[in-house]
Amino acid sequence: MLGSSQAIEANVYGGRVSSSAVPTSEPADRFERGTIRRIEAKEHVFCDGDPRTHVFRIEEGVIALSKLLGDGRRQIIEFAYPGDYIGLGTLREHIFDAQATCAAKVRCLSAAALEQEASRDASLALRLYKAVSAELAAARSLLVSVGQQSAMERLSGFLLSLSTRAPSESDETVVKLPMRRSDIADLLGLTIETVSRTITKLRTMRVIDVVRGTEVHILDSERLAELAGQ
Amino acid sequence: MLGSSQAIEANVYGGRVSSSAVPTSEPADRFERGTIRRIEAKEHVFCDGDPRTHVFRIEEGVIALSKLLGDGRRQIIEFAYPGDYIGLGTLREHIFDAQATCAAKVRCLSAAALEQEASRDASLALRLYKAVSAELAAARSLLVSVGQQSAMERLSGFLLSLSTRAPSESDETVVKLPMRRSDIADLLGLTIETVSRTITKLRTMRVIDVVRGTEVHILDSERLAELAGQ
DNA sequence: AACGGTTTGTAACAGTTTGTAACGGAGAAA
DNA sequence: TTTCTCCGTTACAAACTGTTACAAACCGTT
Repeated sequence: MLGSSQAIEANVYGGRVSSSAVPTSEPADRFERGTIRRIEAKEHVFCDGDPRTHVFRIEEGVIALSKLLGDGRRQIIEFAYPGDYIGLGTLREHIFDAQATCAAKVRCLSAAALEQEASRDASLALRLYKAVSAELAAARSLLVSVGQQSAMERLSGFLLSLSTRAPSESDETVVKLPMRRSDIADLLGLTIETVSRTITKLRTMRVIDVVRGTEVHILDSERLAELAGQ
Repeated sequence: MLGSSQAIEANVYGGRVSSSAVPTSEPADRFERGTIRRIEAKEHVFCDGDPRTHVFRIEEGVIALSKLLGDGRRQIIEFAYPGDYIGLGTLREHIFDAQATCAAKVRCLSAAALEQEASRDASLALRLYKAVSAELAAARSLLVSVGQQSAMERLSGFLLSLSTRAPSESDETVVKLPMRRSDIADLLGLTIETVSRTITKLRTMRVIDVVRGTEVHILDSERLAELAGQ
């Protein structure tokens, strides 16, 4: 995203349409050359309260940004997909956990160097501005869903947003869920059981089909869009 | 906020701690000199879908940023208070409504001029970056509340956030609510009735007192903080 | 192949929140 | 003053979601 000057489309449910598919036209600057770090499923990239030393770009897998409440409740703020950046912002410390939902790879960039460079380079600063603006739009979209929509609307919208990310081939789109039910529940402000019930309902309505729990076949994307609230 | 280089404190429930109290140390640049526009209660500053021609700084009153769903449901994204900016971002068109909850004044700044200047001036671009980062933090905080907290927790937290904004004098903080119950409900993802019932409960618990519907006296801020989930 | 642990699915029940409606007060308009 | 409207409060029933419990499926390991 930072590497592209394309218009950035905000997207519901935490993600953004990744620009990783669009080869960056700019010369690879120093911020494209950080070291790669492998992250196992459920491993943390950083924790709430950690000093914000690095910004990370997702290279592979999915990272969940989340806030943990004292009594164990958890809200996932967004899922970061390949091409997305996490750890942007101006605070000294992270205020969220960043945890891989599945095996992942991230590129580590020095936050201090990034900001120092941005204070001299207006175009880099503007890229930061645009990146955070896109995150803001995504967070607000999710807020609208969680604040106003029913469980069915939220889940339908979430599946739709995943399907736009996946390579939509033939009439029947297949989405591989790269996270657990509990992650989806914590993103949408629901419980695992409600997520499970709603998926079952979508299946009995023949809107989707689920194979081995993680492979969602979208049989009627039009109906799914209606259920998501247009 | 843009006018200050101070650290920006993110705040739950849509607002930010305004920097308007801190006199800007920088020379008044062109973006501090837009024309002032008076807004009546319930009047729109801009609407969802309008071309994004201006950025506005709140001078007086409160502006509610909100998204209207097809069937009338509404989610308020944030309340903007004096010193805050609305209309930032990189999209061509607004994707939210901006409506005054009470009589207000805003300063109008050309979006095109702002962005053109930012593409040359790294420090301005960084200020935009920081401003949007603060909005992002606020949006995420609200998301956590709406996604995970009970009606009582959300309302207590909202009242607390208002009290930190108000001049906290003696032992008994007084908060003047600059918006209607429906605005609070739409911010917190509740109904008017639930807001009303919860306020009544807080009153019978002698945590707050309400005078003429709009004046909230916080009698036991410690208890209120507990109810808000610490 | 068998085994534990994790994850998911299903069901009954409880609880909070909502929807609907009625009532009352404050303020504006006549 | 009277009337009207808007807003806030309260009550009751209903709906959705959460809670709890348990069974089934899946996974990696032994």
